[in-house]
Amino acid sequence: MDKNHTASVLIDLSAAIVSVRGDQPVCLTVPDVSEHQTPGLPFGPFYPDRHRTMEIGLRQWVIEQTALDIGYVEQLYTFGDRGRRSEGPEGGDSQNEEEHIVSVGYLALSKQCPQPDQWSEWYKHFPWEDWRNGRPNILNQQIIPYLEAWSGSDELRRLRLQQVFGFPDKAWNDEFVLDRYELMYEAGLVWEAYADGRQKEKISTQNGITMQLDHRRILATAMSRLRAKLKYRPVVFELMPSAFTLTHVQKTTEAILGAILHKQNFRRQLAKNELVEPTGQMSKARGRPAELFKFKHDESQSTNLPGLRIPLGKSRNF
Amino acid sequence: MDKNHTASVLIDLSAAIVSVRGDQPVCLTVPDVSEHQTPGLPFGPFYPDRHRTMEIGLRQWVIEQTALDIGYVEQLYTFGDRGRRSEGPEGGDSQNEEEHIVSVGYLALSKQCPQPDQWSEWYKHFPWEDWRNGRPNILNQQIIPYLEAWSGSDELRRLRLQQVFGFPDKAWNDEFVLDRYELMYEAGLVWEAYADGRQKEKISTQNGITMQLDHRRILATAMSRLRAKLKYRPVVFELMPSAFTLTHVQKTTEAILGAILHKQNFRRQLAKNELVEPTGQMSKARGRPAELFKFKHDESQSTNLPGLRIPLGKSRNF
DNA sequence: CTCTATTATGCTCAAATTGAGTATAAATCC
DNA sequence: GGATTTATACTCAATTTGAGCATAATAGAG
Repeated sequence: MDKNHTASVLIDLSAAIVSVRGDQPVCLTVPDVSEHQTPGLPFGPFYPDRHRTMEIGLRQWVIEQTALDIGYVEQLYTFGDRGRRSEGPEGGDSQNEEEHIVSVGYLALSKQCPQPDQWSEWYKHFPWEDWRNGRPNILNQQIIPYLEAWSGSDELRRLRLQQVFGFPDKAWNDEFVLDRYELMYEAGLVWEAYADGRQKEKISTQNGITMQLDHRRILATAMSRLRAKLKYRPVVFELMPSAFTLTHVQKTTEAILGAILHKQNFRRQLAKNELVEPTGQMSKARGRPAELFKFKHDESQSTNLPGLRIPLGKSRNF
Repeated sequence: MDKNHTASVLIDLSAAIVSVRGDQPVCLTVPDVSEHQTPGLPFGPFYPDRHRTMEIGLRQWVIEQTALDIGYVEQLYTFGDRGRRSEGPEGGDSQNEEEHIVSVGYLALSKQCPQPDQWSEWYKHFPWEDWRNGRPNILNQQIIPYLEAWSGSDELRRLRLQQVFGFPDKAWNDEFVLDRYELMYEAGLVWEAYADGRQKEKISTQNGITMQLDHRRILATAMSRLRAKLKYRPVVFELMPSAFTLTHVQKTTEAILGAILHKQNFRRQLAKNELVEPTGQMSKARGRPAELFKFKHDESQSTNLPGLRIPLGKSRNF
């Protein structure tokens, strides 16, 4: 329409590169150069005349910078500038008008995670998302009371609170990581809201370790997507070594979901979907040795295989 | 890294604006200005200093250009330049290096579709995707024989053919619209492959009406996403008027899925999930009058409501 | 060498969900 | 008034799920 508006932008590709170390899901971060100690996600520019697609561009700088073998890559979302954070109602309009940046977020999965100090644990950034040891204390002690006060008698806010946090009488849904983060942002419960000027006072509690710019939001998007995908596509195996025990698969799944699963039912699904086959070898550890399995459909694109239905059980609210 | 590469791009926002007219899903198209008669999806540039987010930018030019009320909007995928088509292995490298364009694809749903000539029926572009009258002839008569010849003795190709088209002995999966399109593109079975120079000879049959650039690919992405979403989120109601019969909901769902559903089971799901409530009024048409219902959760964001499990039945392969 | 802790694996069983019907009701069209 | 059309109620077997008990195979302690 009108040509007197800038339409030219720079594109950068941000990646939530996820792996599982022990029983903790981790995410590759780069150290902060500025004053604060906040980590950030790795990112790099996209040169359209150098790389045919953005995914190729992404793989390129990930290899160059991290020497990591990322197998699975999936585009998450494209965020259009202005504050580079949540897309809430009011945005900080105090940008300098020089160059606009659009950032394309990616989720990548890696089987290994060398250099432990560069990988940051998910649940340090999102402590309320790990339910493996029961309902996290931070919810009842901090988040819920604050959010309830925030919603007051606003019908819409209460509805969202119920939907997204399951409060007071609905079940917790592990996939709503992004929705919960956004609600907390909106309510001024996370540090980023203060940094963006949406919140007057600095909140007293941390509510998880902050990240640079909107990176925590991208990580939340990645978590949501991965948790959802796990339930209908066999992506767990992108995080497993070539041979593994069934318990190992379960522990990895549980780590990502932040929830404990029923062992026998989990294995029943694995068996029914014929996703793994025995290698013949056995693992040696404490207790009875377990059979070692391998993923049946390596090499070729397993992108649209049926995946394992995860037995989440019934009682998911306390 | 190196600064001697262009990193500046233009962004355009393309939209697959979907509605249902009668029993046909339709998509808003703009007429072709060039020699061919190929329609295209509406698109517009994104001005980062004018619109805070891309979604706002999108809504803006949609309102300006079409005077349509689009309720539901969802980002689909961001395509990075170079040919502006499928992201297959070889891309046409004969681009002029002036200005690069990144296009962000959106899916939008509209309850009405005025000006019938501007709306193009899905299944004219994808005739193999409509199974409501049984398995489409075009599959057995054209597509499958060609694809089988194409795959030859290539194990990987045969595997994909089975995965994506269910040939020879697996079930058809209605969600793999994009995968099927991409496979056909790769095999040179759609006109776009010829236009991109991936295919030497012009194929004899049309295999669905072509669209400009990579627009048919974007539409395929939209169809895949919508078909998938329908099964776990109550998005159908974004396509329904304020009052409707249960059969109307079912017909709309069937139109999008391209499949017939079991009536009683469909209604059972609707009832169980408590998504609709009676208005008290009755519809008048041929046959016994049906009760008119309305969606329970209008106004507020129904984005993450459970949605209706769709009873797709067992025998989905012929 | 036996007991115990630990992990793996096999099997059961009731409850819930799903797929696929049949039967009946209420309107219009001719 | 009967055929046609559409709506709605109800049934029932098969399958899937949630939740559990029982047993097997190892390492380490005493």
